[in-house]
Amino acid sequence: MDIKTTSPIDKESILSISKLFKVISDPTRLSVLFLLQKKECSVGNIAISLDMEQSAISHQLKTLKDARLVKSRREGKSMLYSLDDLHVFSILEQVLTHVNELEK
Amino acid sequence: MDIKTTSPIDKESILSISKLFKVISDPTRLSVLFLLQKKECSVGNIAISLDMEQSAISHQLKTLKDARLVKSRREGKSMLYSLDDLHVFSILEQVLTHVNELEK
DNA sequence: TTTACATATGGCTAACCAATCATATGTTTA
DNA sequence: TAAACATATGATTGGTTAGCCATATGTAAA
Repeated sequence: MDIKTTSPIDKESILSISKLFKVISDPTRLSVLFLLQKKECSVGNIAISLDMEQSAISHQLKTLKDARLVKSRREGKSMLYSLDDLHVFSILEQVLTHVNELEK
Repeated sequence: MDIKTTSPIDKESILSISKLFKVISDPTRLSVLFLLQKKECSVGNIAISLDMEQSAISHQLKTLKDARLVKSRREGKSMLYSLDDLHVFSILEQVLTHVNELEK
């Protein structure tokens, strides 16, 4: 058994983790997640809250949805988005604690 | 108090979290971290284990070091790197679990 | 000190990506 | 149906970055 086969984790898992982190490593997407933690929200409201263009938010929501981090439902003319993965939030909170500790 | 000021988290924290996730969202850097979880390792050995160029590994180690995720010490001609932040690993393990659940 | 070994660094490039703009699609109201 | 509203989508672009190459720096042995 050489050094390569003792690799503690397979490449596939590495790529999966990598993709998830990439999704939540963008400030805009992170802001959206934290916003949705409070309450279900329409695209327009998110855009206003974050002071960004509607299309930019829509693009990022698609990324978040593809990663199964948010879900959406239609209500009249609006699309209401909400968190689809509460587990991610325990991770975010853990990281928030971590970051705060580093900055001491 | 309008909708903007009720933002659940400040921009600075968002950026800090974002930066940390960015660092651990690269497959090579993730691989290095998982490798170092097993044991302290020289730059050359990491390069061989991951089948990559020495300079590429060295660059990524610098990024990891700047983020205080790894530390280094010299031993003769070699530089030995090891984890400097065990907390990150509890996060990584949590995410690994999460990713495995998503793939079911 | 010369040589060989080990790592770090700077310049370069191809690939990736977030935001913008323009516009299409979908929904409700007049 | 037409008009207004809300969101999604496609093309484009500027900025970022991982890896490569060449080379500089640092360390130890001959």
